[in-house]
Amino acid sequence: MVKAKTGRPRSKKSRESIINATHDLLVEKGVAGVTIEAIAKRSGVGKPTIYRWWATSADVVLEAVLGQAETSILVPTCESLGEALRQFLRQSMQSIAEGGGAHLRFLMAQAQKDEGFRERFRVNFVAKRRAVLMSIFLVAVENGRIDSDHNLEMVVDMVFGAMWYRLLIGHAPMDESFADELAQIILGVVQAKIKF
Amino acid sequence: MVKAKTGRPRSKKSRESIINATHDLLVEKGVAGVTIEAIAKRSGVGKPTIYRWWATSADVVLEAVLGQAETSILVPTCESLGEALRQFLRQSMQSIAEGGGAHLRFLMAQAQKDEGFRERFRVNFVAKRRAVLMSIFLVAVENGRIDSDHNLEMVVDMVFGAMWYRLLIGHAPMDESFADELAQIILGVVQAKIKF
Amino acid sequence: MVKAKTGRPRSKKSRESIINATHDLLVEKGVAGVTIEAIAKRSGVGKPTIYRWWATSADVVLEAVLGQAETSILVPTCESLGEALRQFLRQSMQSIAEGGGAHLRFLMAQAQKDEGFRERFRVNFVAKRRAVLMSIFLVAVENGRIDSDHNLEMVVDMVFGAMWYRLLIGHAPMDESFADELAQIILGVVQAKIKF
Amino acid sequence: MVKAKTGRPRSKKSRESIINATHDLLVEKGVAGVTIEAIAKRSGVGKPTIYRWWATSADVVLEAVLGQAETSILVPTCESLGEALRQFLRQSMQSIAEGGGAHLRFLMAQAQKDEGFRERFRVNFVAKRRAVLMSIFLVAVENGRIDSDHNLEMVVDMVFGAMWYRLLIGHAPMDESFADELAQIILGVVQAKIKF
DNA sequence: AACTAAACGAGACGGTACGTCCAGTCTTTAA
DNA sequence: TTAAAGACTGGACGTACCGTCTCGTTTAGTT
Repeated sequence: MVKAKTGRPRSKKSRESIINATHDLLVEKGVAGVTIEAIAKRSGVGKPTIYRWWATSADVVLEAVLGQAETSILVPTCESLGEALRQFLRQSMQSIAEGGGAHLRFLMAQAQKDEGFRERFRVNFVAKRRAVLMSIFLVAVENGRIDSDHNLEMVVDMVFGAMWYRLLIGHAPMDESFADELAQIILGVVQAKIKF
Repeated sequence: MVKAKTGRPRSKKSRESIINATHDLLVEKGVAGVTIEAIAKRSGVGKPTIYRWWATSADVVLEAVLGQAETSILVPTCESLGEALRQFLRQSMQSIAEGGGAHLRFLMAQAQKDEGFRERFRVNFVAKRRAVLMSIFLVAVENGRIDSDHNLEMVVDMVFGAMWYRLLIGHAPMDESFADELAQIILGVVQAKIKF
Repeated sequence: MVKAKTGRPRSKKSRESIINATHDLLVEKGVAGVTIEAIAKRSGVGKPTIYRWWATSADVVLEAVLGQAETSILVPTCESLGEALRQFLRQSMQSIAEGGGAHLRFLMAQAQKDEGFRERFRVNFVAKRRAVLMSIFLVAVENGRIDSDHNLEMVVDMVFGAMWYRLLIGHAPMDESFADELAQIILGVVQAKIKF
Repeated sequence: MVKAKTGRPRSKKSRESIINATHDLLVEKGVAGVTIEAIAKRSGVGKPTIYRWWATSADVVLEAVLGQAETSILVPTCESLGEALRQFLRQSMQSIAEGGGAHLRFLMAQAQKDEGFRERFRVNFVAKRRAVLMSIFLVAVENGRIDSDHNLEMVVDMVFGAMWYRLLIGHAPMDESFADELAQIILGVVQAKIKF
């Protein structure tokens, strides 16, 4: 039994203008400039329209980020682990640098204030990104290039941790050389003979 | 030439009750429960008294954390690098687990919304913690236990990054085994013959 | 082209409870007890709702007074000038004595602190009251009972001046005998043969 | 038994600078600009020094006004009642016009908010001014120029009422012609054969 | 000349109210 | 019959003053 499709359909224009307004606000005003009020005003939409479709402003940002990520993030398919790592990290850095990282900083900040969103953020964003990186390692394990008894979860924490830490603290640039050096170190870790 | 000391002196009692109320609110209500209004009400202090001494609620939390850290954080003085690392990380985990987790999560969240506070947070907290860890590595370099041509800044990023990442995302526990494994991997990195 | 009428309409209940709360506060607490904060608390309304419709607390009081005046103040329609005057003044005294005294004293006090409100007070309240009294005189002029070359504006100033002065200073009661004597004197003034 | 006179005597300089600062604030900033905080800052005096000698800011203004009045207000000593009235009213208008009337408007406004001050205002200022005007009438009664059975209190109310009303509402100028016309009408009232 | 006690400036204190922003909900009209 | 949009209640914001307090510092009159 399918739900009866009736009533006024959801406006695609509203959805888009909400997402766009949110993106613009993040870029122009920064993390503190994103409020439901401001999104509604800029997108020319009523606040209830936003609340009908998203639980919090962070969920709007999350959807914006996921929509962009879908088109831009792809699993590297190189034969070499080092090359794949480097490519993945460079790609990550670049996508952050383009949007200024404001999106991700906003998401992480909201995840601290709202337990429910933290869960959604973890499942819909963080976990997917971890899966991509993990798959790179697992391919290498399958190919016998690295041993299977490494604690890969920990390695993944270190990779994403280093990136998030730089992004959130802002004490050092997120550039290609950072990506390359990080890839190099991680490569050393997983290829080490000495297990951990 | 010293500034003339005149006027009613600052009340130590007020300062303490503000810090304590802030701490209690964080522990009881979590990150979203810390507002100037709530701090004032719970500590029995007027709002202007808080604003007189701190720019934002995050600065109150920062002072609370720094005050606690001063007494609890000490540079490990072991002869072994591995032991020092393990001790430092265990200590860090423990202080977070004891209830400091909400404090740090709050600080990091606010640092994203307020550029000015981000700077103060970086200088007064992050930089000091980095310096402690860095000093552990530098002792090892002096003693010839590890080579000096490692990119230690990057290693420090990886250590703190992994910890912050776990704390902020909450996908895995912050326990002793995490501390020990992280210490182990980092030890492998800095002792590796293959430079990076 | 009329503006589209959409969205939730203004709540009559809120408007009324704001007006009533303001009235009650004036009667119970007096002039110093009327604050936006108190009105909001007593009427069970958010402060922004008050600010949305009124610029200051004095404007709320003004609206309360005007609403009451509309129903109670009517132009006397006696054939005799003396009777009309007496009736008008008695009516005015009575409406003040009934509890309106605090309202008017509040309005006059605020008019001194706020130039903008002073203007609104003058146009919306004072001018209308003056017009009523003036119309009484003008009817008498038309009927040939008093000469047209009196400075009636000055006479109006004296009538309202005497009343306001007693109300604001509080050195003597505002009762019927005051109304009657004032009417008597004014009658003598405008009926005098000696012009001024 | 007199209290022992010891300790530092009251500073005349402070008293003067407080009075002056209050006067200046009234003239420059208007009625809304007079606060204890502002007076203290401008006069370079501590707030407690003000509170030690005056109950409210209105009392400071009252003292300033009384001080000025003492030197400027004098009972007219003309033989003619009309001349005395005209002189008194002109003098009053002028003294108001010079100070902008802000002082009196401030006093009247505060008298509405503070019952205690209203009493002090009535006794120390209003009553004295009334006495001056009344004495002018009483001289005329003694000289047989006007009958003694007029309700002179009411006449006094009308004179001061008209002036205060113009000052507080601000609907018409307070100039010499106002003084002269008012004097003329009042003269007619008290010299009328028809008693009231 | 030293003592004493009150007045002084400075400024922090607990508070109240301000006027604003934003959150999230409710109610009406438009599509 | 759902979407859209404006008004709603309500909470926190950061600020201005209030009137009180606690300091260390004058400053005259008394010992």
